[in-house]
Amino acid sequence: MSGYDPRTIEPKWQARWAEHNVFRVAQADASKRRFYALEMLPYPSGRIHMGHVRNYSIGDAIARFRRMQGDQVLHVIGWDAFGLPAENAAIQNREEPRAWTLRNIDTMRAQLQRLGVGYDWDREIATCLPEYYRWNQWLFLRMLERGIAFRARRHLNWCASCGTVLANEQVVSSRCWRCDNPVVRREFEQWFLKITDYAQELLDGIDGLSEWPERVRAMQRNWIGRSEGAKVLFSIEGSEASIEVFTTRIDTIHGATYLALAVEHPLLGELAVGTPQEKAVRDFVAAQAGRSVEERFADAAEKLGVFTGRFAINPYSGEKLPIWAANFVLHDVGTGAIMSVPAHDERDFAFAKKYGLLIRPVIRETDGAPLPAETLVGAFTEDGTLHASGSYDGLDSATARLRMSAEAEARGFGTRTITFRLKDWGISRQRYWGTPIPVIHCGSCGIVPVPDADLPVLLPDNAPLTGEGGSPLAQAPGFLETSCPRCGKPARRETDTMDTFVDSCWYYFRYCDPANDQAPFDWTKVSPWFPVDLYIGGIEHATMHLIYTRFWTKVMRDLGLVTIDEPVTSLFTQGMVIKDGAKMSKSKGNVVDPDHMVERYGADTTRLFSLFAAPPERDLDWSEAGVEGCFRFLGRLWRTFEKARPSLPPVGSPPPPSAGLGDALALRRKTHHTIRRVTDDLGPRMHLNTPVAAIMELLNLMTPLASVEKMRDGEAFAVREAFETIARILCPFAPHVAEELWENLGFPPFVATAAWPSADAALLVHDEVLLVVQINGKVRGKLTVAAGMSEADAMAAARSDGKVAAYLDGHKIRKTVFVPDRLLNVVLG
RNA sequence: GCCGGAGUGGCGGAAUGGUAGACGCAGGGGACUUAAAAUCCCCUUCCCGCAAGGGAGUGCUGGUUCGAGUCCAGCCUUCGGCACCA
Repeated sequence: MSGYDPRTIEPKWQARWAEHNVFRVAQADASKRRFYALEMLPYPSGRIHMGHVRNYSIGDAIARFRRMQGDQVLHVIGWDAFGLPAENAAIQNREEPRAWTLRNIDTMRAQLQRLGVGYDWDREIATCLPEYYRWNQWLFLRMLERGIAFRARRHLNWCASCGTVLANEQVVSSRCWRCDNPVVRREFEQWFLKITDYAQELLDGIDGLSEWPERVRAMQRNWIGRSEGAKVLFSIEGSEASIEVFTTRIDTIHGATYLALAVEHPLLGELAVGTPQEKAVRDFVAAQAGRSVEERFADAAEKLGVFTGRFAINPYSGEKLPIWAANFVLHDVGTGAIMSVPAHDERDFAFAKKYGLLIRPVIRETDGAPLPAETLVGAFTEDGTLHASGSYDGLDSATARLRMSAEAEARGFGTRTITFRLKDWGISRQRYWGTPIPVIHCGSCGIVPVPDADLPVLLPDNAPLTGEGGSPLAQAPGFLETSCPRCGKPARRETDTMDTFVDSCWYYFRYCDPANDQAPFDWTKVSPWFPVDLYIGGIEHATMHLIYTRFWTKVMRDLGLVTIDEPVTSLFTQGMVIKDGAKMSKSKGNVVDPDHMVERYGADTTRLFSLFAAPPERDLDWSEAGVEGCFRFLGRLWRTFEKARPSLPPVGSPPPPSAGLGDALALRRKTHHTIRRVTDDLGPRMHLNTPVAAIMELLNLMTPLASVEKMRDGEAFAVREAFETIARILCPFAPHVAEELWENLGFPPFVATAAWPSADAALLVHDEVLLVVQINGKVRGKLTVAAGMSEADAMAAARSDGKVAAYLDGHKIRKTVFVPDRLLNVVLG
């Protein structure tokens, strides 16, 4: 053949890899080091995009590298196949979600195969198939038995456009993560998973995730949002009820001048009854309720409130405090009620000023004097020293917090408490295309779990999908009505389905035992692969999937299904693919279709560019000119090989003596240095752009030698060695051309399973080195000297260099610093 | 406001305390060609200089060091997360 022709090469090797099951892993091999390379599984939306190409190119490069290093590598893909787009497409096109999804999977699988990603296709899974989702149901039932799954009435986020509730993690800036429409808060009875039971462990575990990016760790810490403080009960004058507040600043409690309740606070309705304020309170609550979260956030710039007509008693001082309802108090933060200390909290201060409420300072700067309230222009929010606080006067804030919460506990009106921003995970979705929640509602028995033997609860295929009228499963003939497994009376099935983030919580455990029909997986088969060595995906999952899956792992541990605490050792978050200054997206019209790139330049070029153009963690600017550059490189490689080929010695020829001389030796050294660089970069450094540059350098150096008509035998040997090396070290980046080169060099297939080369230490040392001579830290000379030269000889060499000598002339040498084979720094007095 | 990341040529980026700008793109020049494409070779941080050479230079200001893009302190800009969080 002649000329670089990816259209011929690529399908040929893809077929051979498949035919010989090159990437199949039958079972874990205890004699080998194992490596689990995992990429976040894609949603089968229709076609793959450049973000996928980048994700899988990174993963495949590392997987191929580790495989060639002799590791047993597990590299698998599957499909996150449940979700709303399938249902919406069905409503629009009258095509069943299942058919739509499976068709998309077929399309995208073929696209991945055209990219030559080395997956074990025998382990592929799709989460929408009953053989997978039945285990979602089984796991849910185990959680139900343990109280981790529970049903409760709570305020939740409702997306009217998607027609379903959303978990907190799925609300981004008060909008739906999927459709970007504003969400509203509404009360629902729903299924939850008790992720808050694991809040502290999830937080503590972050410290151990040393191979996760700092920003992901920071995002998870923020998300979990631990805050330490106390709950304090305030009794209500003339009532048996009391109001519980949460505060991190119990040291300021003598400065509390009113209480404020969220408009959703359950006591609010009854408090005002019979007072002159009753109507005002009712109007205020009505005006605030039912607004979108975004609107409430916007209005809250202006603080609004209304007095309830009732008073609470400060348990420390016995003081009467007016109880208000206020828009800035959030129902789902703390207890939904606060003690307001205007002198020491900016929000309380603003509210007090607006409504003429009392402001009483009780903390002063430790070195300062108490300030009169009238002179304050804002709150003093730092810690300090207490005054006007009865027996606590003179204590510093931190000590006061300890002693005052001890008093609260002793007297029974408060407890030290830790609260978390993290809320329980609401998993009910009022949609069709998800896992049916396996419970039955019985008029006599209440909530009854579906017996394991009856799993899976199959998703009916005849549900009417109109996007209207609530849960489609309630309208599916034959689904809703059933009988109670406990008492046998007529009963109704749960019609909500599970959040699709449930599916992705444990799919990568299933990859290790994909056909198991007795259990989600058998840990004895799975454990050799865990924890996952390297998990690659986008940053957008930092506080969604990556928190959920950590939680799920801990739950499975507590269920006795696994013996690990954390599922992923090393996390890698790739950057976005950018075009013309914006993330590629259909709506912006700046999408580059991977298939077009593969048709035009080939999979190798497309992959090579996506790795070469930017470090993998940074955003990548897609540039057609840059793609051309990578294509030219592969073309140049092939042309150079074709030209050199007739002169190359056969496979396995020993180096002739002349291979140790002149250009041949120089090329051999470059080859071995390149091996070392590429090996280091693909290792823990995870630098994927620089090894490509190193291979380009090697080719650039060898091109003139390889282009000589009649090569001498030493050079021919060195050139052959360079090509053999390139075939191997290029394999992680451009696997098809690497295979073709390998075969044409006379080796049996496959370079994909060939051994990674090792650098010959003897060829990493030079007999001449470039010694940089500095005067006072500035470079003044560059001398080529014999390797291993002593400091004295180096100094002599430097003196005999005319330029350096001129700088030294007439100056006293105060000091010299010598780094052998690198640098001589002469410090003048 | 709190937490975290990032600032290097015209551009993407390289440099694991020791020659700043590897590699690629873009640009300029040349070879080959009747011509073009493709390919190959050379130049390409900025300023002064015909050149030899010199000076400046990695967001800013300091510090540590013989030596700092790299380490430390304080800022600035920018991106991301959290946020009336009690």
